[in-house]
Amino acid sequence: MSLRNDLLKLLRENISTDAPLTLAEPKNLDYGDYATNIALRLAKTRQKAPPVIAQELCAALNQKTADFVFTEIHGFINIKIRDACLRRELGRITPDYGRPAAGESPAGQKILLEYVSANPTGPLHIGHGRWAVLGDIIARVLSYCGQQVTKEFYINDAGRQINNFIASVHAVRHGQPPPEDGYHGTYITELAGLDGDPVELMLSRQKADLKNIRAEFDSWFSEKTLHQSGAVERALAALQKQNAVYTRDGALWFKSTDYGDDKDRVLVRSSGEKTYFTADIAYHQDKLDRGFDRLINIWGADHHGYIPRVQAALKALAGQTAPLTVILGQLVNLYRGGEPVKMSKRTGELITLQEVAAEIGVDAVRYFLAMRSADTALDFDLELAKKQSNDNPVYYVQYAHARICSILRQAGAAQGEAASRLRALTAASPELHPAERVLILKIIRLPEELEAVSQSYHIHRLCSYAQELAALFHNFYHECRVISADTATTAARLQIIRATQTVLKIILDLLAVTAPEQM
RNA sequence: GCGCCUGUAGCUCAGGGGAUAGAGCAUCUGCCUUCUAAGCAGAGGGUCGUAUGUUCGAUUCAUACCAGGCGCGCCA
Repeated sequence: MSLRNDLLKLLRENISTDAPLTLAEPKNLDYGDYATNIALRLAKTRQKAPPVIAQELCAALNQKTADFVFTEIHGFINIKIRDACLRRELGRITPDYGRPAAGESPAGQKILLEYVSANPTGPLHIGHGRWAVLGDIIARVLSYCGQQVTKEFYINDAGRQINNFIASVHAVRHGQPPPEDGYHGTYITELAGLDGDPVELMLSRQKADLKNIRAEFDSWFSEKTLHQSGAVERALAALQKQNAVYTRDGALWFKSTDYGDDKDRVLVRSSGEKTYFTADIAYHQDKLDRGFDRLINIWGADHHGYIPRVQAALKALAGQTAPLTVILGQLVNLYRGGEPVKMSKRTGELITLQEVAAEIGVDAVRYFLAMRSADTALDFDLELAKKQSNDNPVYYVQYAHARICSILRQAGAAQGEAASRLRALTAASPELHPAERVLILKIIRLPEELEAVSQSYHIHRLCSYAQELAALFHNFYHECRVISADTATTAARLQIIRATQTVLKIILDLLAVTAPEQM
């Protein structure tokens, strides 16, 4: 439960309205810590001027609580949180801050989150890295917020491209060039030099690369097994049972237009081969059979046209309430010194995720990929990333954490500190310094921030939040000396920086970026 | 042609029905005998793509248009 929610509850209980009650964060701190425009919205129905309504509401609300001060300005109700209330909230900040308390929320949903799912025909590149980081962080946030998340990688180890890939490696192993339309990268030569199934070799390399950037999966699901187990046949039969297929031009079609798609789709080619789509239907059926409440797929924007047909298949198989959400991410364009780098497995000219991570560091790669909205195409310039790694915001955030650790080290033995804190809490708390105030206000917004991220999947907000928090801390650091002869102030400020440290650590852990104790 | 994403400071991008639109980089100016200067403070820099509409109020929502990216296979 966040302070914001407490406030909303108070407003709802004391203002009768059908209009949505919203809380904004005022741009100007003189106005207050929160603001609501409800009086402006009520003006019409209540036939009164907004300032009059607002003043009446403020008077009533101020009677109800000692935690907030309500004042009317220009028809808005501005809300200031009292220092005592802020200090009390600070006392609640633990390494679990923002997690739903036991019994506070209904049992977590079982969620299957599928992402990356690259073809095992080549090394992962920076684009895969974006999905890996996006999915990994979403999983961490959802888990933190009480959901049961399974992270799954779908291995596309069936189909033409696999045969082509194996043929390419085999050709090199026999001293011949790969087929014209085969795979040509230097990694093909490397694989040819190793013993064993090229697909297995490639897959284990992908697993290692993902592990290296701290994006590990719970489950690796093989497409091939869907064919072997008969699951694909069963999916076809299920669609047939729904009367959702027909034959035309020697092929078997799914009537996906009956379920919202813009054209029908081939399930079995006239050659008798099943399409990728058919296996994918079986795959999604399997996900449902495993008892997940919600399915989330992360796909590159180049696959967006594929969404309606998968949704159509799920509707046909599972009814109208297909529980699938697809998160689309725009693509990553790789540059080196302003020149675009083609990422083609066929030509073999490619820069791998592993190489990028080695060049600029895992923390920086993760942060770089996480900090931009997934809705925006990302231009990733290797030269720039290397040059900027010293200016990378990730270090700014980490530096704040390290600085706090340093102060805490110097604050001395834990016992002495605990004793002085006790004294501080029993003494009358001094009025908060403006720099302390804005820092605490930012700290206590963690729960609402996490809630927003878990609902929108906009993980870049975590980075914005972390940077804002770090900035407010750095400002506080210059404005307010923590360790001084004044034991009460020292103890109160140690509590503030501990809370800052805790929240920074929570965010960095969710981003899976290290939180160094010194830099 | 149809669909999805994007258009905000010189550059890279946040934000978002409300009050004076923000950050980083770059440029300029101050701040280390005191808890880490990978830091802080300040200055300059904006028709929020264009036009209509909804609204007390639009940069935010809706529609159309313009520009860029991606997609529209019996490929995966």
